[in-house]
Amino acid sequence: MSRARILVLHPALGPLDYRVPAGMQVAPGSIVVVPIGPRQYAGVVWEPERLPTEEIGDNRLRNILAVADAPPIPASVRRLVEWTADYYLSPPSAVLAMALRTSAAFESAPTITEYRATGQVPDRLTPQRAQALERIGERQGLVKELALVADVSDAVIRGLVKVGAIEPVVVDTDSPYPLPDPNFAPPHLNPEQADAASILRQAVGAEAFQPFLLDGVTGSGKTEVYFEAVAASIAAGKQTLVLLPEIALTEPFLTRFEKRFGCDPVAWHSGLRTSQRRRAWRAIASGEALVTVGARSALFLPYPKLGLIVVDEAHETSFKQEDGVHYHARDVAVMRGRFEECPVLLASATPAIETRHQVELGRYEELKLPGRYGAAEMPEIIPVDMLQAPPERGRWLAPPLVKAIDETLARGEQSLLFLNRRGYAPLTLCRHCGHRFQCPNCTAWMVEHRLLKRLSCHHCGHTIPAPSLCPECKSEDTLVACGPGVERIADEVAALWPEARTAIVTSDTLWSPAKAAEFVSRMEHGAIDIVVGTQLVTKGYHFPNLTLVGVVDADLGLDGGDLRASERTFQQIMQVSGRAGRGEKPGTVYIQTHAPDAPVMQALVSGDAESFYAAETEARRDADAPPFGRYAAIIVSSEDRAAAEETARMIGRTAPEIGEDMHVYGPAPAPLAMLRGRHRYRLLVHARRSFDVQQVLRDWLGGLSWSQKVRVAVDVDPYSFV
DNA sequence: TGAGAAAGCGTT
DNA sequence: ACGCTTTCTCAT
Repeated sequence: MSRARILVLHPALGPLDYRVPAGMQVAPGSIVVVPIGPRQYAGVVWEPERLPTEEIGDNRLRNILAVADAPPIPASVRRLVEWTADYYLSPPSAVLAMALRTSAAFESAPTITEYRATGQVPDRLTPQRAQALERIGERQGLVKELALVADVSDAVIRGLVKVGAIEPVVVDTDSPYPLPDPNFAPPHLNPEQADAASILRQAVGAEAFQPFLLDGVTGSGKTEVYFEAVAASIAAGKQTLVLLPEIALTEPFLTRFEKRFGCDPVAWHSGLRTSQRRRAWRAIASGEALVTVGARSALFLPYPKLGLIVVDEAHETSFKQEDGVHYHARDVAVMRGRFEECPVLLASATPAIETRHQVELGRYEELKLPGRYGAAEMPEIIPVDMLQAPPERGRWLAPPLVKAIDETLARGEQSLLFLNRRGYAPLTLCRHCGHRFQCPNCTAWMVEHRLLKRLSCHHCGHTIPAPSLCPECKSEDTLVACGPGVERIADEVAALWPEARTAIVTSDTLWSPAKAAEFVSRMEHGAIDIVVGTQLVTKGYHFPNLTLVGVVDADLGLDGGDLRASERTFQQIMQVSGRAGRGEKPGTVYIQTHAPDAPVMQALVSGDAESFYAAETEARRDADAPPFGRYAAIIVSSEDRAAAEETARMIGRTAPEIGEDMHVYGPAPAPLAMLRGRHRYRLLVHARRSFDVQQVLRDWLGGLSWSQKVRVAVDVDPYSFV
């Protein structure tokens, strides 16, 4: 009797064994449907030795119900699922769910039945039948369509089907994706670009694992270079995956891709509709989709012949998933390349310290593009000391920046003001009684959105209409907005330059690809003079007439004591600076700061990225921080505050005594002490690089139990410390 | 003693 | 996760 181990897509269960009924063919990777209690679940047949489970007698096995009409999950993906589950301490089923995140995986292909002539002449050839067969000829279509073409009734066609003169044909309703043409519009590369492209083409041809860092300033033409690797992969008939940090970047990417390869790639992101998702999944799993561009969730899809992985803007921290499986898409992409035996390319103008370290160790090969492409030069960066030259009372733009915008407007060029804060003001308080509007579900202020006339919590989405009186002391006209958001900066711009055409660019205003495309078009046609935006405008866009960038509050990312605060501030300001002066005209960047002497600001102004990175790296080494040491966070949460605290204390009490290799700190209330109605406590584990912290965590937490209203999540290599 | 809530259990 | 069963608690 034949049994199979199945990794079932069930959030609480491990692998389970089932009976393979007589006549059913399954092998590791097969996608199957199995019963659990009264319900049915999808699952994947796995190698039993790789997923140990409690042995169950033959008599207790239930039958596999069906094998899905879809290609099996390749061995490389199965190894990736195992590695990810192991490294990030997650249930393998939760990782597998990311590979099968569509009903297409276990439904048969969506089909319709069309009809065509067989060439057989019926015994009884009536005039209608003769007319029908003659007019239909080679045509194929639904009964109704054929009847229309032949100018006969449906019954005549159905009669012809019955006698075998016309036969049914099952047709896939998903139209195939167009094939990108590697020779559609090859670019003109400068010598440095050509060198890098040739190395990458060779690596694609070698069909072996090799990680690269493609490193060059903003505007140096990294995309053109990696497109040459993509072209080589297409020409070899292999699949390519391009990962982007957020959906907002997809639109400009699609435009550039279309210009180079003559058609759109397959897009994969959370915004896809069910039918689009199913079509994309089937094209990817069958190998038909040669190039896929997507957000991090595209990483686990079952490409059967992956030849190249590109991670664009590889330094972006949004590649770290913050809920569910806490994986870092950049790191998992490298592991996938290892299992697929293909090159992995990380592209960034401001690589993460972790990535630079891998280059120093010789594990990643660095390809450097030295300057900007064509005539464009790097912008000049000018610090504005907010203590020396403060803005007028109640304003946020300091005189030097105001003057620079004046001049830019006078020249007919465009300006960009960057502030990484949505809405009008981050805090509203009552000047009479001091009441502050706080989210009932989170330890966070309600952010005023004046355009929408409401206050919203940016953590849980809780929204209330804009209040007119204080809920505490009932006084009217005593509510004041504290601090700036982009809407407030836009107000100030409107007051200073009433004739200027402005646009606010945030996830609130650019929530769809169509909106993004419209913004790009208005910028390119010069219909906007001043853009006020959040980090959404820091990347990917290329506006030749944009020559001035103002960073409204360069210190914003520095508070909070995050270990990557300086690095992130540097990257973000370098990226937004990269929007300035991308064409013939030179760009200028003003950064408003209260700490012009801070190492980050000095590095930005001098343009000396190397010594900044060197100093940051040394500081990390001293603190045994990543990449020299590692962290893992344990987050304990519950709607019941006491239960969360008690469980966190219990976990803290049972922490293993390891010595020098590993320390446990906490528990302490998390900085975001309440989130979405759940109270949160944190423990932080700090370990030496070489220490197997996952094994210790597995043994430690695996031996404990807690009430089921308490959730314990482990975040390996955390990026968020709230 | 029973209703209703809370906690526990099993899924192959 | 989810449904089902057992245990607990409190008030009659």
